[in-house]
Amino acid sequence: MKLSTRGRYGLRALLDLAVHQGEGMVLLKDIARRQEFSLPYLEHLITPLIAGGLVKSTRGARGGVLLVRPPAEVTLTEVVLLLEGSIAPADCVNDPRVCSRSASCVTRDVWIQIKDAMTQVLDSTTLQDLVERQRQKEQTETRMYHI
Amino acid sequence: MKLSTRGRYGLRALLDLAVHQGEGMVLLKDIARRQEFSLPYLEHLITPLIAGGLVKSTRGARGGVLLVRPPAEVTLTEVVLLLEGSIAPADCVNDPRVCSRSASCVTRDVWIQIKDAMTQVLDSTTLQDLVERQRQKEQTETRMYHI
DNA sequence: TGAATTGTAGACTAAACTAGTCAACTTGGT
DNA sequence: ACCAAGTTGACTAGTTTAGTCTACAATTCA
Repeated sequence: MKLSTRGRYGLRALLDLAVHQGEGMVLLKDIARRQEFSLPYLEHLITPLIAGGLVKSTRGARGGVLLVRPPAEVTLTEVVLLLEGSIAPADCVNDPRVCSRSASCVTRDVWIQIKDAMTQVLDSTTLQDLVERQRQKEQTETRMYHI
Repeated sequence: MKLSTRGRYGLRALLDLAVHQGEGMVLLKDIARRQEFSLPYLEHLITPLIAGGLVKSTRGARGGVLLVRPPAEVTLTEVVLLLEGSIAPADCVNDPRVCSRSASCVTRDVWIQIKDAMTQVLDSTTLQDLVERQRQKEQTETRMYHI
């Protein structure tokens, strides 16, 4: 029941971008440095987010990437969907035809419940929520450090 | 965000066993036939359930498998935990030490929320619930067939 | 114009994991 | 003794993952 690293790292990359939103173009190189990904790998992570219309990229000198919408308007459901392809724990949840037993299968009903529970968490959280939580954590840590 | 087939098939196998509880020893061969698994594969599915104390097995002629506890006392959390090893969508959820950023990582907090949401669904469902849902579905289907 | 900078695309690969199969074995009943 | 069951673990083909590498395209700016 694991996310791929694409999902985990991709969300971190997008969050990094959201945190630095408003500072003009953000360089993939800088995201890679801060998050400790290799640049080539980050390029793969960001590709589906660009294709999905969440991120706008500009090539060339003074280029970089930007969030298309404000972080408050981006739910994690969208992000995870683009990065992972699907939120379902089993293929039969999205397409009953993959298994001939789908119609009468009660374990499938459980997987549907699981998916709904996950979707509810992801739907009710935006990138902006994460940005705020992160700023709060940073503040708390700084205060702790001073004590 | 997928379960392995071990998780999906294993739960189906255990549910099959629960449905046939009370008919004496259940043969792996019969579960395999009804669920359309190969017998050798089913043996691998059932092994962690035996090791986890959910299933009791007896070898030899007149042998077979049995549920140790009544289905109403077996939650799906237990089952999925034995089959999948963990419910966490990322390793850092169970062991923060796998990533140096765990303490300050807000994406980790999201994965924890996801895990909790899933656990709640699984904790509140027992094998008995599934048995009843299945009997109800079978009844409905039979009635549909007659109309 | 052309060199430097930045993102894009896709081929490629090593390693790990999955979903199995198979064969040899142990145990219990008759 | 023999047969019927479950047990164990080696083995394997195929897929997925987590990347790297190379060549390229677009943009800026001297």
